[in-house]
Amino acid sequence: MKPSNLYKGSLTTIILKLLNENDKMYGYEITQKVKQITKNELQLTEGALYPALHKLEAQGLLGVEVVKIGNRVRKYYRLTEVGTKVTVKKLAELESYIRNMRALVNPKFRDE
Amino acid sequence: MKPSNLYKGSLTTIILKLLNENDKMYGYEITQKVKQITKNELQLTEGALYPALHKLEAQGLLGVEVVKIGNRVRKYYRLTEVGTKVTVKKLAELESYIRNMRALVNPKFRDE
DNA sequence: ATATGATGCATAAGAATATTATGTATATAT
DNA sequence: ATATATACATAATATTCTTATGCATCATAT
Repeated sequence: MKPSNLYKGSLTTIILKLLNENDKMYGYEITQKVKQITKNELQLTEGALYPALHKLEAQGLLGVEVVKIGNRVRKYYRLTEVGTKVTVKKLAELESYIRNMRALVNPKFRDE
Repeated sequence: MKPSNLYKGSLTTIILKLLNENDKMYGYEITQKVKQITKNELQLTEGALYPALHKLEAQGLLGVEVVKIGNRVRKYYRLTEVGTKVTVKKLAELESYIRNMRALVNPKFRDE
């Protein structure tokens, strides 16, 4: 089964939620975590991930900390206070979206 | 509550599913159906809907039938055979996507 | 020793898909 | 008369993703 594409807007929510759960993470770690959790069904491409991280940082939702591991560089990201608030909002929006999509594609989830 | 934005890729699935369920529908009808089912939480903009319908038609997934209602024109769309097959595939993809998103944002939906 | 794959970052070109704004026109209710 | 609902459409713009590419380190198998 080939990895399915992301739906627009969901990447930000994924990043925020994983950081909310794990305190701090670096980019590559996030890609691996997503692979693991979704059993390779959903794959984050680096071309999407890194620009997204940079944007969240520019928006003040993430803070960054550069760490040298041997001769290699890792950039750890963590939620700021604002980032934590936005995360809560984004998660609620996702829940709402999923609920609506369920209702649309499955009549038995429609009420009245 | 302001209507939330669509996630990229979901519009096509919504259109296909509603047509699968309703035999034939016209554009405006689809916008109203979505409003009703999602209680205004999700709103299809015409700028997204009409190009999407045209594209699905060009791809051979929808057939179109122009009907005059008084002096007004309606364009009824219905699934072709190919469209029906693609609908099944798209619905499965959406289910998979929702499952993955649930696992990502809610640890209790992760197995092992 | 060296090739391969995994780790780790990044950006650019292009595609896809949505938002917003605008336009046209008819019908209906106040 | 005027506003709202019905019904189509497209253009400009924004956003976000895919794909391709690039650089560099480290571990491991040949």
